[in-house]
Amino acid sequence: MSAFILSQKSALRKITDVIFLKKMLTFNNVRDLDLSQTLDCGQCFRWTALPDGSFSGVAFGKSVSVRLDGTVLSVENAAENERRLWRSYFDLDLDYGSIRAELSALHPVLAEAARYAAGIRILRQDPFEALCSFIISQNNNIKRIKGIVQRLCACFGDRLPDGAFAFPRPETIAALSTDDLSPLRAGFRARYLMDAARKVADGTVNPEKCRVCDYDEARAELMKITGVGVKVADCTLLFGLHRIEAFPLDIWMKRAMTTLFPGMIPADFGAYAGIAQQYIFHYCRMNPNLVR
DNA sequence: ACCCAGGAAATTC
DNA sequence: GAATTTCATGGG
Repeated sequence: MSAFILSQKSALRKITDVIFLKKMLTFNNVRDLDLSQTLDCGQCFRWTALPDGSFSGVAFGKSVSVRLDGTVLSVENAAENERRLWRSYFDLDLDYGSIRAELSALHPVLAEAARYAAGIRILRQDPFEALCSFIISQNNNIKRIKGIVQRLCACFGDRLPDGAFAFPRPETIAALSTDDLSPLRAGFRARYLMDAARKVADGTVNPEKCRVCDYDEARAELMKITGVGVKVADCTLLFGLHRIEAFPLDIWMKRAMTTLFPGMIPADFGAYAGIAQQYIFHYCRMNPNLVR
């Protein structure tokens, strides 16, 4: 019954979109995607759910809203020349269905987590945004991380035509003083953010290099930054540089490893360990009784 | 008042 | 070198 109402609303929206010539990109035959799971699973911090099930947010300086009707993904307010960008952002060229099957064969609990979190995809975010987001994440909770990131963008990001804000460029932050960051209420992380911005801006740290070099080398590159340890480096590599072999071990994952996967190590999860990690992380966070 | 949050640096032993 | 403490801030 609700399927009928949904299709009515969807049809009406298409008509109004045409009448008002709304800029919109659509991607057909999109599988293995759940926007809520993907955009609200703690890998990104700039999307907000709207009452109609769509999400609005900013990525790479583009403010859009996205919705999924069946297997049709729409990106509203996106121009045709952004097709490659959004296809890449949502990682639409990777076959998550077969990866999920492959991972599920490794361990029965992983199979259960993968089934539960089947709509998660690893986004290809901007590396500097991912770096800053996960610096902010340390000893912090997801709700407050979002608040600090939001204030960071509102204070120092470029204003976009619709009033939203881009994520600040490293040069912009690097030109400030640490005291200028006090409105963020980021606490001890402010000087870490400053060090990251300065080292990226002046080339001391080159995130792009981390796309191709050996994993340990990529980690070491990011860990030149004060406030970036193994875990923040792993998250930056996974969510900002799409190194999907990364397996970040935060407090949740450490508990999950001891209680659900005793005797296993990150390397046991193979080339797609990062995807397994997100399945497990989301599964545990939604079912905290499993690891406590 | 106390504890915890997608940790890492600083200090101590 | 390994274990413990400290670092801001906000919510439960």
